[in-house]
Amino acid sequence: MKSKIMLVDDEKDIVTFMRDSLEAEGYQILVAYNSEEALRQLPQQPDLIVLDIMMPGMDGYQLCEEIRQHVSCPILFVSARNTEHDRIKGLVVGGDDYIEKPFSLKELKTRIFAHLRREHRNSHKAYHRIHAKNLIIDTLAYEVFYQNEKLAFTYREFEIIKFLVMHPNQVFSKEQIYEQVWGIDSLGDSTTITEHIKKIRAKIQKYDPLSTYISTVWGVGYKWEG
Amino acid sequence: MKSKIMLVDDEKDIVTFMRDSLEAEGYQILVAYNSEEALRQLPQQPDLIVLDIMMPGMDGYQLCEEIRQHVSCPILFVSARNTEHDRIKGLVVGGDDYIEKPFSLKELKTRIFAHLRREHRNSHKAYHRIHAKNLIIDTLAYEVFYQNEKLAFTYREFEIIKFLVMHPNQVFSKEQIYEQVWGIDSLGDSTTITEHIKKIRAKIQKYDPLSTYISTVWGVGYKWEG
DNA sequence: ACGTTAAAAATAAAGATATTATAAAGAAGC
DNA sequence: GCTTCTTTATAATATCTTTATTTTTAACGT
Repeated sequence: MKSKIMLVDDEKDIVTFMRDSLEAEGYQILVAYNSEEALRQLPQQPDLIVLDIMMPGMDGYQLCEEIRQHVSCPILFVSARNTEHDRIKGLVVGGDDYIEKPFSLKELKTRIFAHLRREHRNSHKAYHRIHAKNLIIDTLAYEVFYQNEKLAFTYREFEIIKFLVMHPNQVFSKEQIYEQVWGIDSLGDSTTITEHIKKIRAKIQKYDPLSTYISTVWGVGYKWEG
Repeated sequence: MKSKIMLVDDEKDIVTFMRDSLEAEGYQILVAYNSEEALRQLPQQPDLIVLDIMMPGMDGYQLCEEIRQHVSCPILFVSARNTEHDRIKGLVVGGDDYIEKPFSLKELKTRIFAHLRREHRNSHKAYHRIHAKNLIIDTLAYEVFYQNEKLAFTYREFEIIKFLVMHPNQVFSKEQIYEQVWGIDSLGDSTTITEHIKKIRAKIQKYDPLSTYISTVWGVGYKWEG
């Protein structure tokens, strides 16, 4: 979905300049030429706000404090005033970043992108999921799904799958797998790997009998088919 | 609760300088003098990371990319290299901010504060009341409801529920739960977690005998079913 | 090409180990 | 004195490892 960005600046040229280039990036743009307009448009719930500090009437700092009463999206200050004090004040009133004027378009875009990415990360947090053929491996929930069915793996089995899946198409010896999953200091027989691989294959095959997920490379080890 | 900040810089003087002043602010500090140390300490789940770019071995950019595989907390770059290109690269690899060296302590503190505030805003975004299957958990009022009936939980029990509920579908070891609920410095037996989990389950089961709310992942820990 | 051989891997099942659940008593806090 | 928390001991159970056996594979010589 398109992210919504609100631009607030009394200099129309600069607004136009920013809007054109951000629209070209695929963002949806809301424009306000002063603080009052900005507040009126808040209910449209922008995903990010770019704020000039020096504006007639309510200035950017005040506006920012006001906005923060209602909305928690990232706020980027843009200003020609760029002493340390200005930057700090911007952050204190609830801003998230401070870009000096004149700024390069590239830097503006990158910072906007970085902030939106962060928001996105936060909203999708805790879902570290790896897709592999018809399987989905959730490394935080310790779950593996085939379509919508949950496959039950034990701790060791899951750790082996996780390790292999994270390095697809790469062959690992039993010893390497053992070291990765059990830890360097523990010593044990490598046939236990064989056994676990067997169990894993059996469980997957029950749901997906046609594909091969873990293939054995004779004399070398095992690899995950990516 | 104290926020945990990890400082990564090969210049020990600078690290000490930052640590002292941040500890004075009440933050808990983790220190790493190179990227490898930083990665080793990642499991301690810092709330924010300050990263020098120029370090021997793996540099800050690479480290940042590596960290992003695992953790989504804010990452602040600190560097003497401060061309526009450097700043942009920092953001591209997954960073959230870029502070030029030499920096003022005040600006560092302010930026750290601003980022942590943002995280805080995100995590508490209007979710005082969390719905989970047939339960409603009010994290501010310390109350849990099933339909209209209030379930009575003790302090520790509630804190455990609250922590798990706020990270649904994510498995936590007993040690992790202990650390989150009791605090890092307190030491105790992890079997006490087992006992509390049992009590919690029993109380919930009394009202809702069919659903499973807390499931155990053998050899790993417990998780809240979301 | 074919069969032989030795090494490697797959299988099956029993034994050993480790983790979690339970119950109850003791300690700590209010 | 009552509730809550922690510890201890025990029971139940899931998982892991080992062993023995069979099957597969690649290499070799004929």
